[in-house]
Amino acid sequence: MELGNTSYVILGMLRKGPKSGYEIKAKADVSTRFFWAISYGQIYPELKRLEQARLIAGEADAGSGRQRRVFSITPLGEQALHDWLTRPGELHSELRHEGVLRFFFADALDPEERVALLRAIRAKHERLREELVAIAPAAARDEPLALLTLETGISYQEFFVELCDRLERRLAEIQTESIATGS
Amino acid sequence: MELGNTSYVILGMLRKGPKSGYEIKAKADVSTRFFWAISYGQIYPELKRLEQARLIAGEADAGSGRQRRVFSITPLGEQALHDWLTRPGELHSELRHEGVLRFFFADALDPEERVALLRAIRAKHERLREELVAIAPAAARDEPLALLTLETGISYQEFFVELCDRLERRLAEIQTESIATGS
DNA sequence: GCTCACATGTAATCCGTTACATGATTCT
DNA sequence: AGAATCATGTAACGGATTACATGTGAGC
Repeated sequence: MELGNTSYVILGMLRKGPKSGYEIKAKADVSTRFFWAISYGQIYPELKRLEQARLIAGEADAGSGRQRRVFSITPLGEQALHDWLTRPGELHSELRHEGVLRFFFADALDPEERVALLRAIRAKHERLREELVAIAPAAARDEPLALLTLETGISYQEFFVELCDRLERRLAEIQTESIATGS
Repeated sequence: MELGNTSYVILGMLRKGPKSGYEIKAKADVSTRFFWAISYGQIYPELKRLEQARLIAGEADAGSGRQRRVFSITPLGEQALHDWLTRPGELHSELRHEGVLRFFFADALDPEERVALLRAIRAKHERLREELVAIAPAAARDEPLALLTLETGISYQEFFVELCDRLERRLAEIQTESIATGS
């Protein structure tokens, strides 16, 4: 059976302990979401597939009052996860960033509009940064790598915040130059 | 008609001068690709749609020996582009990064494997960085914003390179600590 | 009693890539 | 003559989101 990276998110989450589909989503939303988002529309069908492939095993949770299915990773699943983690070859990565895209075409804007765009991009990443900082205390109780990855996410947002500041300064420089030379 | 960000890539490219679908792809491959990739499978159908909506106008290129259609942006298209560039509200952005994802689950790896993973991520971004640096001379001849965006792309790759270096050091620290405490 | 969070699922749809098909022109 | 590049297009497929549908249990 073919597994995509999204399958490994599920497998990886279950390796940290048995969980329901709902819990997987909740955990992903405060961790992997920032570099690999997943949705219910993928999770539930994928849990079914992984169970059929014997990589995970589900059982009705009798303990809690709620009617839910809790899945655990099997030794076969652990193997599959480890194979993926050590698989050589291309590491897929892609970015889709409307802010940077707009900025690329921002010569169609006048200077004030350009600055407004940069400020909007900055605000967005500032907000995401706050979100991650708010999550940090919960992550700190978990494994050290989860915390390290979270810090990575924070640095990532800060990169964009600082980038916007830098670009705004650069734009100002370019403008004063062109006024000075009268072009 | 509904336009997606990909439509605006085409519109934005045509604003810099008339182009064929093939040329749009070529330009995008050395500029927007790093934050908004597009493929032929989108370009040609989209050119048709944009023409029907009178945002662009295509004409057979008689001048060159080749049989190709060259598209120009219309005033209506310029308007649509400007509206998009200044539209308030959420700026969509998403990252899918298999390297960081694997690292998040790397507690299933032993220390050497972890380092190998970081090195692989590092190598990838180092390579992308080189690619962008190679493009720079061509971009420098274009508009200043294109160059600024390219520099952004270079900084972005450098962020990941430095991140991997930092993470490798942090991992080493964590390990020596746990040896010292004997846990 | 009501509301919120827990919980599971599917169908429609969107967006995008990949692979394929085809052919002309330019360069060596 | 042959290879590389220019050039246009479509069909199949894959991955993911969104919206919808439905219901239960816990806490106020």
